[in-house]
Amino acid sequence: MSNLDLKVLGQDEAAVVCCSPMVREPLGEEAAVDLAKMFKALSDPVRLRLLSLIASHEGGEACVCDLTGPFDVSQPTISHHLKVLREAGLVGSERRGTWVYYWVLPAALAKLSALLQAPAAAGGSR
Amino acid sequence: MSNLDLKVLGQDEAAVVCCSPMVREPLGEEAAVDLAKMFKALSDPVRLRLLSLIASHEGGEACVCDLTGPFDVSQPTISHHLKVLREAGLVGSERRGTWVYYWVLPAALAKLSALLQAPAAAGGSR
DNA sequence: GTCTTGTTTCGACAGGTGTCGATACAGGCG
DNA sequence: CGCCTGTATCGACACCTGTCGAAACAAGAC
Repeated sequence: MSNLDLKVLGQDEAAVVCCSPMVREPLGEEAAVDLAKMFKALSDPVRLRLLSLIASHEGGEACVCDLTGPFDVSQPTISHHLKVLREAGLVGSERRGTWVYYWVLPAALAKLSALLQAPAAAGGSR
Repeated sequence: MSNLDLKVLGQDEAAVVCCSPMVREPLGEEAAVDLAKMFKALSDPVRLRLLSLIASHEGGEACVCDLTGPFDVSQPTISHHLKVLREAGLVGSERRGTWVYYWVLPAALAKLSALLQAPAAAGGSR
């Protein structure tokens, strides 16, 4: 037996924090339902930009007041999108005095990123 | 081939293929629209499982006939989902004789994976 | 207390999405 | 040729989603 369970996954180890790449083995049904919710949260241009605005903001967090400016949509709509991101587990939020701050949850992004990792070298594409 | 293409890259290298992580700088509007389409294609459990079934299938490709079995939905619905994945640029397809084969396009997955890469170490969470 | 500003929730509406059965198309086989 | 099997398209339906304006809530300033 020795290294029976050893599984080679050396450099993918980090990915294994939660999920191995989806290209390695078929996704289970429940896992797919779960992951689909996260991807759905990312499936809107406004939310993608919100997420990247928050993540790239100084200090890693941004107040809602920083986020309404760059968009053409109304402020309630921004609030709605932030709620979607929050409920998908992609960002956290907290009220501090007058303002509400949002920050990304890196583990969630890392999880999705790992899942999508393609064995580009191995695949040889086609 | 030796290890010409071998490149350990996995991480940063793949990122550079197209996009740096979204956490580094705000996403442009057009880029966001484009990426949102890909994520939307991933935002359905059936499509996620389809993609992972195709990717993990022997030879890196699968015939539609291999893909209808594992699901509770009808064959036209599978066909519809495959079309969505194809139009999002996530898979390619080709008819060979009687059967139609699908394979994943690794570059597309790598692009999304790189985009989501969080500087976990730097972020310090929170 | 009242007022003001920042944020969320509510209701409503147009448009998009997942699913189905029925049907059409493509290609091999007799 | 006609038939059979694998796959895609069509039309219809219930449901979900993004957006808005109006209103409610939260916290500080006066």
